[in-house]
Amino acid sequence: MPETPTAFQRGHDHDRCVRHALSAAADHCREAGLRLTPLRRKVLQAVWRSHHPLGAYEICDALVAEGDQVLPPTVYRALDFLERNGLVHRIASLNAFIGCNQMGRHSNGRYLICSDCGSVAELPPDELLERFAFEAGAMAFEARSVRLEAVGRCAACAAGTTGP
Amino acid sequence: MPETPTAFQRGHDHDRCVRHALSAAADHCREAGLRLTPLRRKVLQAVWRSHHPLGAYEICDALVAEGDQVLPPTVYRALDFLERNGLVHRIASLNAFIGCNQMGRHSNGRYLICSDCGSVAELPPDELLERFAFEAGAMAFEARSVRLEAVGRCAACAAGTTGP
DNA sequence: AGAGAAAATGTTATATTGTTGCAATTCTTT
DNA sequence: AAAGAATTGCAACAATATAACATTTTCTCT
Ligand SMILES: [Zn+2]
Ligand SMILES: [Zn+2]
Ligand SMILES: [Zn+2]
Ligand SMILES: [Zn+2]
Repeated sequence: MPETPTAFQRGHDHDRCVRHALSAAADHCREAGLRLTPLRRKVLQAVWRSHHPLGAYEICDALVAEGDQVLPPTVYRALDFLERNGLVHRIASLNAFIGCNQMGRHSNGRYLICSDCGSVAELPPDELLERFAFEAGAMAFEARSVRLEAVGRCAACAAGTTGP
Repeated sequence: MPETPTAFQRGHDHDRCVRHALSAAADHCREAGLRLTPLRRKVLQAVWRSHHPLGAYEICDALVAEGDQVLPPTVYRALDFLERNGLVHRIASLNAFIGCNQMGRHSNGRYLICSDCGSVAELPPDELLERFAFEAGAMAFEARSVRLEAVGRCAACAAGTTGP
């Protein structure tokens, strides 16, 4: 069974992809006793709809464009909730957020960040990350999250099919 | 031969550690034909002296405290130079900079970030990172840098010998 | 040495990102 | 319904980073 890709990929039905993510998030929250309020849902939807990681102020703009009056603290609080509960990731080097496709295995992740077009692909965690957490433990470091970020050029940009 | 630790470690002669880093940086720049100007040297020294990753504005303050009048753009430009040339790393999740102890193998690295005390230890790159870069290449992603950031609790904090 | 080009730094203003604190509202529980 | 907890609205503000342009220093070539 193929992974749901986090980053936008050409030629797929992204509306369907977003709907799937939102319904999975709703399921996850119901099971975990979390409140996916309308605001949080809208923020999550804005993040998923985007083809790039979205900054907090871009999320503001997106919601305002839909007629909601939201200010930064509101968005940051919703993002806090979503990140704490593994529904989005913050890509620190971009000051931006991306939908998470690995709900429940939130703490570890691997990301391919294209410095040309800004797209980010999330790969599933693998045993290397877990092994690293174990090795860190041997050095008396208790790792809560292990994240690997590769910065470079994505296939589309290398092929010249995307503007910078 | 033991690695020079990036993060502060109890009970070592940190002045000596800083002097070593600065002289290694000077050597590196001389060999590479780079200009380690007085300003850049002072910024690098401020970063190395600190026991935590240092923010750009903290660096400003440190230099001002020594009698230099420096403003943010000046510091950011010096940091740009130092980072481009592998003398410091930016820890994106902390908006802060740390001296690099892996000059020349700058692009890949592994970091242990303590969320209690803010200390960061840099571990040397290993085959895990190279293997990941290779796998990314198989997916047509050209990785220029691969960095692993583990967030958790360091040994000192776990032992309760450090305040938060 | 001296002129011109390039690199580095100084300075002012501004842009971007993120937070604090408190009031108002909504949801949950008793 | 009443009390308490969680969420949201709102205004001001703090922290981080950059743009644009002037000035100085350094390098290069004659
Ligand atoms: Zn999609
Ligand atoms: Zn790209
Ligand atoms: Zn030291
Ligand atoms: Zn610590």
